[in-house]
Amino acid sequence: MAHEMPRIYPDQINRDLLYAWGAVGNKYEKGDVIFTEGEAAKYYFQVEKGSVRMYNMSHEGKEYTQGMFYAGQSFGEPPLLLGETYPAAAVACEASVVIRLAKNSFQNILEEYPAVQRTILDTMARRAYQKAITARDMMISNPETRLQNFLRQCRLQAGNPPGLLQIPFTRQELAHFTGLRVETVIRTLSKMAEEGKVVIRERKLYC
Amino acid sequence: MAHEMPRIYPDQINRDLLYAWGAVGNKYEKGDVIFTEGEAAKYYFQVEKGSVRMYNMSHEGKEYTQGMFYAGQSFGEPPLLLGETYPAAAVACEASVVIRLAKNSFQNILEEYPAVQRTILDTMARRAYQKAITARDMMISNPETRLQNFLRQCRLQAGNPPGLLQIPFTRQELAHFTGLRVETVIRTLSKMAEEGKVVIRERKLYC
DNA sequence: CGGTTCATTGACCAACCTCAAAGTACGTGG
DNA sequence: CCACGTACTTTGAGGTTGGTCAATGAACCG
Repeated sequence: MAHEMPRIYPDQINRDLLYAWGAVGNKYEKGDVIFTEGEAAKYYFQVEKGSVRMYNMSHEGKEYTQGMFYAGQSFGEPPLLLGETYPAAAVACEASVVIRLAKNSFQNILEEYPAVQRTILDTMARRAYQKAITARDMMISNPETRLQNFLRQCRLQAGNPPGLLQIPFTRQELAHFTGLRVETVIRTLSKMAEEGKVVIRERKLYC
Repeated sequence: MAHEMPRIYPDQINRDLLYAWGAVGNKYEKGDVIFTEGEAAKYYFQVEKGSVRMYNMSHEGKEYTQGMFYAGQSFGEPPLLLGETYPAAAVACEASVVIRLAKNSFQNILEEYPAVQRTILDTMARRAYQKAITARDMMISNPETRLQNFLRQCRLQAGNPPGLLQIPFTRQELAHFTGLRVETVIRTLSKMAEEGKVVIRERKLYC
């Protein structure tokens, strides 16, 4: 599925700089695996085109989406910086192009360009900040609040436009983001629609 | 309560450097508030002595501990770097001393000392990484697995010593860390003790 | 038209939470 | 040393929420 999310951020690291340091762009089809949970981190990744999903899956088949990444955004840096393994898997959500740079070159760029290091620092801070908020919502909130918070994040990601925004996710995808079941998402959204908190028209969700 | 956690990390930023840039050390008694949820971030904080807890509380009184910070560790940087408000409150867990540095000075240090910026970068990466793991555990796991994962984190924090490690938290505190209720923690730990997964002697927990 | 994916609904159930009560440890002050 | 207060732990009974399972309906697409 192609998630229509606007490209509101510039490239995390300038693509020409990446290529100059030996990065290569790889094509992925929908569903292709970029890396798996538990694998050692060896590359810096940056989405050039398309979208990427990071997620966990439990033994019993439960699934949790850690995050979505769109054109210009990088992903998987924390374990790369720390020399750890990936805490989640990454797959392409649609036909995508992802730039890949070897760990050594990435470290060299960070040393060479303090401004880039500062960009990555802010990105990591943003990542930690978002996750703290998500954790708070997940731990102390009911399904309605969890959905509402996720939808708010969606609006922010989309640049908080005036008027109704169509949410580009299926009920199942919303379930994976919020850690709920499809049926719970559906029932909660129906209730919220009745109460005017969201709008459902022809099965499409707006907020 | 004084949490006996070994000081295994050196100061995040050298304290003399902090003082040279105008930082001051503040004393807090047990329970004193350092900052509250929703407040604008204005300072860099680093624990000099004692321990600090960051946590969220819901309207219905549910509580979630985002993290504990001990001597040498900094906290609350993400919103400071991003110009956001605090996503959680911070309180002293015991009589503590916390070094405080104004935001401007902190930014100046980062620009002036790339090595310090790199340290903070690694810390932010570590923070994001830990939170990704925590989120995974919370979303897709049952109480036993959640507790087990938390206890594993405790062991890692303590330097993964050989033999049994006494866990320096009450049942209620474990509940706050894992998002469970006291009673659920107690019942789950009892079951785990029966199965030899943890040891309970005189109400104290070891693993 | 047939197949696939997504959305929806209802009945049922179990895990975890809630509430209430009581037991245990520990420190303090008389 | 004892009495008391406080904080922590434990147990049981019962309730609710959200998950599970099964079936059906709607949209989409080649």
